[in-house]
Amino acid sequence: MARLGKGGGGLIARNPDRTRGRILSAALAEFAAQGFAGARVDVIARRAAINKRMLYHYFGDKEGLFKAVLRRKVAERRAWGENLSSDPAERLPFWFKTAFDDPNWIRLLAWEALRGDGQKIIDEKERRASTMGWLKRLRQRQTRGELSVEFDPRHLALAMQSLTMFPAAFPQLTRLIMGRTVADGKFQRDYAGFLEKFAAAFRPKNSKRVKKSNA
Amino acid sequence: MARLGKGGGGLIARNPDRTRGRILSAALAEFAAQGFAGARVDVIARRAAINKRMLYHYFGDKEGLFKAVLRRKVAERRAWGENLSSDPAERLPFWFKTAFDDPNWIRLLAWEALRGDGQKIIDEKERRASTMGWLKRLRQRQTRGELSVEFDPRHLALAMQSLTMFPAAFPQLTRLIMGRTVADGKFQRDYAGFLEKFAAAFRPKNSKRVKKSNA
DNA sequence: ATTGCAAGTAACTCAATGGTTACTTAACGG
DNA sequence: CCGTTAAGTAACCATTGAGTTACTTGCAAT
Repeated sequence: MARLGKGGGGLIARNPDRTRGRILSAALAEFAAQGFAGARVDVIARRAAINKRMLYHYFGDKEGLFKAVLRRKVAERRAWGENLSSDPAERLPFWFKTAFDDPNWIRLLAWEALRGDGQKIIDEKERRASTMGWLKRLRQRQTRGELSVEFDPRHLALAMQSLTMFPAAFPQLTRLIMGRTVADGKFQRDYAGFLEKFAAAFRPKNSKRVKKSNA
Repeated sequence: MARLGKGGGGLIARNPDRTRGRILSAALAEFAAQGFAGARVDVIARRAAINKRMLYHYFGDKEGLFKAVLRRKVAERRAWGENLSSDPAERLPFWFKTAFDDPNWIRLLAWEALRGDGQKIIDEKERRASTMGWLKRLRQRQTRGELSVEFDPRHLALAMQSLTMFPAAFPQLTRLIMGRTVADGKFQRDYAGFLEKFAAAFRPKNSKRVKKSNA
C-alpha cells in the first residue's frame, strides 16, 4: 500500500542538544504538574515544540524520560545545595524558602515517594553520598559544641527536612492550619521567622549562642 | 441488530450497602496505591468483585468515587482523632506511629496535595473546624503554661504535623538519611523516642516539666 | 397479582494515548 | 564527494480505559 506524504525532513538546522533540552524542560513541567501516570507524552511533545518521535529517539519511552528528568533535577539540586551553612538557625529558614522557589523539586520528590513501594530510587548512590556529607557536617558541628549531642544526627537531619519541606509538600494541610495559602508572602516570612527561633531546639542545652545580628 | 446475551441478573441476593462498601474499600486501596490518574476503574471493579456498571450507578464517575473515598477517610480520621492528648511529648510519638498504621491515609493526603493547585479541597469546612478545635486546645495549653507562648500556635501545629507525617510521606528521603526502610520497627521506635525528647522544644523556656515516668 | 424502581449483568463504544512505521535529509569522517 | 549515521517529519496503529447501552430481576408498596 502506497503511503502518502511521509517524512519531509528539516527546513531548519539540526540541534540535538537543544532538542534534548527542550524535551527535558517540557517533561519536567508536565511530570511535576501531573505525575507519571497523569502526564501525557503528546503534551510534552507539543510543549517542547518537537516531534513526538524524537522523544522516543532520545529517551526510549515515557519511563525513561521520567527517570532522565528526575536525574537531571537531582544533579542540579545536589550541585548548588552541597556547600551551605549547616547552622539550623540559618539553614531551616533558608531551605524552607527555597522549597517555594522551586516547587517542581518538591513535587517531583512527592511523586517519587508515591511511586512504587519506596525501594529502588533513582541515583541512589549519589544521593546517599551527598546525604552522608550533610550528616558528617552535622556531626562536626556536634563535636564543636554548636549542635546538641543528645540526638542522633540522622534524627536531627530528618527533623530539619520535615520542618522545611512539609508546608510546600502539603499546601492544603498548611492552608487548613494557617488559614492562608502557602503562596502568601506573609506566611512564608512568618514561618521562616518561626523556624529561625525554633532552631534553638537543635542547639546544646546550656549554650546561649546568640544568632548573627538581625533582630 | 440483535444483541446477544445481555443482562442476566442476580443469582445472588441483593445488598446495596455491602456493594457500596466493597466498592469504597477497593477504591481506597487502588487510589491510595496509584493515585487518581494511575487508578483503573476496571481494577477497582474487579477487586470489589462487582460489576463496573454499579460503580457508576453509585458514584457517578471516577472523580465522584475518588471524592467519596476521600470523604469517608476524612470522616473516619476526624472521628477517632478528635479527642486525644495535646501534650507534644505524647502527641508527637503517637501521631508519628499512627502514620505507619494507616499508610493509605498519608498517601491519600499526598495525592490530594499533588492534585490541582491546592485550592478547593474536599470537606474543607469540617476539616477546618476540627483543625480549629486542635488549635484551641493548643492555646489552652499555652495559657496553662504547658506550652511555649513565644510561638504562634498555628506554627506549632504545623511543626508538629511536619515532624510526625514527613517520614511516612517521604519514605525514600527517610531511607536516604536513616539507611533503613521506614517499615523497620527499630527506626520507628528510635524516631518516636527522638520526638518525645525533642518535644521539649515546645515547652515553655524555664519550665522543667518532667514527663510521665518511662526512662 | 401488578407494577415501579433500584440493583444487577454483559457486551459495546470510542476517544485518548503510548508507541511505531516509513520515510527524508543534514552532517561528518574517510 | 560519498555513504553511513543521527536528527528529523507525519501519518499510522493497537490497546487501553472511562463511560454507556440495553437488557434482567429481586423486592416492597399498592
